[in-house]
Amino acid sequence: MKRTILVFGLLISALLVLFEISKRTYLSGDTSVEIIIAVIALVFFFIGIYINKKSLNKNTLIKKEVNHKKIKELNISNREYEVLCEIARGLSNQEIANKLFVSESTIKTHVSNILAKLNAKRRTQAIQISKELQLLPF
Amino acid sequence: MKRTILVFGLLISALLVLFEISKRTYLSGDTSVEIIIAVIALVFFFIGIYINKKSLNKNTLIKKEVNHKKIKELNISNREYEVLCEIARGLSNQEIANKLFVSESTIKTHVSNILAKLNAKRRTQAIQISKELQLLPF
DNA sequence: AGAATTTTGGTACGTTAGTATGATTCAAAT
DNA sequence: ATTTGAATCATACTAACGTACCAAAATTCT
Repeated sequence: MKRTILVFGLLISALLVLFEISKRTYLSGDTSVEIIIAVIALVFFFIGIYINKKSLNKNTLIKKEVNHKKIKELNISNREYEVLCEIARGLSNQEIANKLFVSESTIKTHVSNILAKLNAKRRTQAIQISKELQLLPF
Repeated sequence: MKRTILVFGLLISALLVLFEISKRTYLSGDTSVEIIIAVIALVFFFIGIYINKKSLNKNTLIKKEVNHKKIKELNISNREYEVLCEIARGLSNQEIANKLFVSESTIKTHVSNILAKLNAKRRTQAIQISKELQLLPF
């Protein structure tokens, strides 16, 4: 937090200095307006990129978009998708069964089908694959 | 792709127009340099944010920053961290063992330690937890 | 050099995950 | 009405995972 304030302070100071320099340079007639404007534009362009990156890094609460087309393409049913999400949340088959009010056998069947459809050998691989295909909302 | 080109074309045209306007406005003496520069700066600032957002959305190959402090806090050793990454990539213990040229027993020991340190009951839960704590570079 | 830590590996045991197969129910489509 | 697909559940078996406990090298720190 304190570092953030420091960085912003330095940034603003640097910009003010830059403004002053550009104004004087312009008044002395050495450079054209275009170049000054270009410099300003570039600087702010990168500031925009930087700030955006920082804010995106910190807010991990970005709801990622789910690739519904892919889910249908892979013939993953509604129930199977629910189970897939719980797998990705790190639950065991028994825990998923409790959460969805069905037996563990049912979950096992679903898991088997999911693995086959995702072409995965393990549930951890299924997680990795479904993240890659953006099947999960997190 | 085509849309990208179109958007960029329009953007550049708009900017050129903006430059012209600002130059004429300045020459006519109505506004001060400061205001023009401020407008330019703001515009490019938001362009930076926009472009960055777009590129981040499409390129899922964003290298996320790893929370090294947390890793040390949890007393996770170098080797354990390597194993953790492979777990998150969906590999089995045997596959990790092959990849790191050690026996499966060794990997099992590492995995057990990792689970204890992350306070996880399963490897899938370990994946979820380490993503939450931003321990992984992906 | 000596101590502490990491990395490595093993055995033995228990738990969880995954496969194969078959069967029932139910709703929606033909 | 019959077929189709999804969801449910069971049994039996195999494979993978995880724990506990121990111990020897290899590294790093002091």
